[in-house]
Amino acid sequence: MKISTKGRYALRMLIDLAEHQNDGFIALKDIAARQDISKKYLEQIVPILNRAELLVTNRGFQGGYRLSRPAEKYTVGEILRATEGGLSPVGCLECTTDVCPRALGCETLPVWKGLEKVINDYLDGITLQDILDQKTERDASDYVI
Amino acid sequence: MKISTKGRYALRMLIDLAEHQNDGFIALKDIAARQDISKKYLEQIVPILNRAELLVTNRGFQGGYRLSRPAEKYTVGEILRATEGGLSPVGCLECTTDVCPRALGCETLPVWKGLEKVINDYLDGITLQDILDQKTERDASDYVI
DNA sequence: TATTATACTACTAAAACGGTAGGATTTCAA
DNA sequence: TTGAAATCCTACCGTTTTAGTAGTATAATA
Repeated sequence: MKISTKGRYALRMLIDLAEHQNDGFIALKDIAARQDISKKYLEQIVPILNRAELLVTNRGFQGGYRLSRPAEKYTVGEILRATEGGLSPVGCLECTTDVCPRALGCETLPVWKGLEKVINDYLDGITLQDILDQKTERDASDYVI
Repeated sequence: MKISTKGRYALRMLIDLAEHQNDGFIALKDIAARQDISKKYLEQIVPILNRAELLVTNRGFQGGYRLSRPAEKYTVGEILRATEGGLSPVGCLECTTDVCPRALGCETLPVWKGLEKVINDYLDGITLQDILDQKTERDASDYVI
């Protein structure tokens, strides 16, 4: 029941980009240095974010990345769903071709459905801008509802 | 971000025991047959539940297991925390000896703290008895808050 | 055309997952 | 007292996922 480094690093990368929204294209090596993440590994995460149209790329000299929209238009939920490949707590909830044969009478399914909902609702309620704002106001007592 | 079979099977085993609360000790082979789970694998899950004092064991002839308390005294949260080894969405939140050096200025930590809270709050709000009750009333629209 | 950057693909060590296998131990009934 | 029924314990094992590293190709520009 863990968020992998892929999702965590992606979130940190996008926060980093949000903090440098007005600095043009940001090179991956700068993000990697600031966030202390392997640049090579970030290179693998970028295509996922690109496919989800979460960032804009500029190749070649003085290239790099920037956000494709303002920071308040990104939710943590969509970032994590893209990088983690969904946020369902159990496989049964993903729309795959093979449905669980026990699903019909399954007593635990409603538990997982509800859990999926609270997770998504919570993460969709936080934007990149919220995270930036919280950084400034130091006495903000987290995101605990 | 998945609950493993260990947690899911443990929950199903305890639900099964809850459904047979008044039938004395229930042999593992019966649970395994009803739930269609490998008995050998369940044998590995049982010690975890025993350490957490979630069930009572009777060894030898006509032995088996039963719940150690009434079904309404079990929350899904405590069952999953025991079997999954905690429900933190990131390692940083677990009280280990080595604390993340980035923790102090970490912008994502409050997100994970909040996520951990909504997950635990939700799962601690559901008891085994709730699950039994929901089985009876067929029109109950899940546990969605 | 040299330099700086991203893009793509392959590889890999280590850990976690999801079990299986086999024997030891306990209990009780016949 | 012995044998059957049950849990207990520990080792093993194939597969998948995780968390990267490495190397080369491609693009842009000064």
